[in-house]
Amino acid sequence: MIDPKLLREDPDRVRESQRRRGASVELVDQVLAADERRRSSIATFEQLRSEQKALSKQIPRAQGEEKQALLARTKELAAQVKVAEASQAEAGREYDRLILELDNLVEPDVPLGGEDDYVVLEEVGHLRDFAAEGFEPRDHVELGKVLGAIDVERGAKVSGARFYYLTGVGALLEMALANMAIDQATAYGFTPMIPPALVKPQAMEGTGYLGQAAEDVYRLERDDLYLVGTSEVPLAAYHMEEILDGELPRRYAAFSPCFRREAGSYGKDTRGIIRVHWFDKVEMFSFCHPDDAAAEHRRLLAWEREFWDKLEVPYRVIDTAAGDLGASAARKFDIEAWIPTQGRYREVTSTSNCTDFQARRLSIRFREEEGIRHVATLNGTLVAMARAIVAILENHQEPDGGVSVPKALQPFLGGRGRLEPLA
RNA sequence: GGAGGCGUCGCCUAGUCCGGUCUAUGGCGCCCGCCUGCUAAGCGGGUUGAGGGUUCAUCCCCUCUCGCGGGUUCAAAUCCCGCCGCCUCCGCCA
Repeated sequence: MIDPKLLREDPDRVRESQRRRGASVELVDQVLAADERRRSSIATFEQLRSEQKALSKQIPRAQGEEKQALLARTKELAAQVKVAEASQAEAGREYDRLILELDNLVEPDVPLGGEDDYVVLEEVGHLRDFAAEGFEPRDHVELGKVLGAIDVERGAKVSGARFYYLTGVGALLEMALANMAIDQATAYGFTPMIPPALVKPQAMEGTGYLGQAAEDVYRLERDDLYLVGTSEVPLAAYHMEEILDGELPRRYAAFSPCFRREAGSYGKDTRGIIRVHWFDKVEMFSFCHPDDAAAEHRRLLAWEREFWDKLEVPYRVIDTAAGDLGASAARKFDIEAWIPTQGRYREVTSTSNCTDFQARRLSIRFREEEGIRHVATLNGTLVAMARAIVAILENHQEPDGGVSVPKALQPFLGGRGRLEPLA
């Protein structure tokens, strides 16, 4: 949720942000109108209520006719108060509903445009020339078979399309990546976490995933719970309705499963484990001072880059355009790893600065001298297992289908330097 | 899932039976001041959060806030109903 005071005082800034996102500009005026109605109904209610309370206090001391008169008057007032209260509550709900629809304010430097209008900030690493090396690269599905690492057929048999098993070295690879990621995060002072993957509506709503993104979320109707699409959700909600004491930032790194319906992605990435309904991830999350948020965002990106540097996979960093930001994000950087058999870069991490947008919805605050403020929340992927495994297998493959293990990962794989093809 | 107990302003706690003087008691902690070679002690004051009005801002005024949501009543921490959470016991269970 955006700052209601800012909306009131500088609505043009909000309009501009909505425009850059390609979101509704008209919504801004709807919210402002709802705010007017809300405030006037509050004034009406409070005035009546105040009068009622004042008279009501005189009743115990009053006697006889005077008391009867007071009772009659307060009874009448009580009825009016009830009506005023109801209309005040209704105006409040309408205002809340509308203001929650407004997306976060886009940072000024965010590129204009939609999905394809990102700006490439940097390309890192060298693309292998397989032709020069004299062999045709296999894709991760083939490599997964050769290594006994990925079983998509049985995934489909048991759970349906877009499910898979990680087997043998595939399973080991996931755990190694998870440990390497947690290891790095812990070294930088993150608190390791294993959060719940099922959350209440409030947590989902608070992180901004029940808006446009709702179609992509699994819901357990019987229990009114949601399967999280990212551990950003339980991590952000961890401090919901709290006033944080002590130092900021507070940084957490969570290992957790992620579930996505992938609604509307029919036909896209149907082969392999690039786009799946479930994968595991290690995610960084930071609750920080709002004035430090942009700098913290850069730090998260730097930690992501460090991790991917260690995997020795070529990648590029992109600055996502305004039209492609999630509702909560003011700015988003993605790391895209090179996938040789696709001849293009694919998203493997994403870091968003949500400023105080989620913190307002979740009511997460901190104290400073000037008073109480909402924190900023930021999230960033260290490693999403399925896609990381794809990137490692494809980029480090050898002519026989074996895969060399990047040095930094070796200690987490029992020291092995190479994944061997099955006989 | 069943039975019982509990939920008060950071923590502990009074108040709930019997509705109004509760603008919620007291202690601890914390903050400010006084006193004092320093510290401690002592003394005085302050200390939930949200919203609205007013204001350049502060001050101030008002409303809401005793787990959450309804209801009864002129009036609810207090009475009634529903829900949630925690604890104890039973059942089930990795």
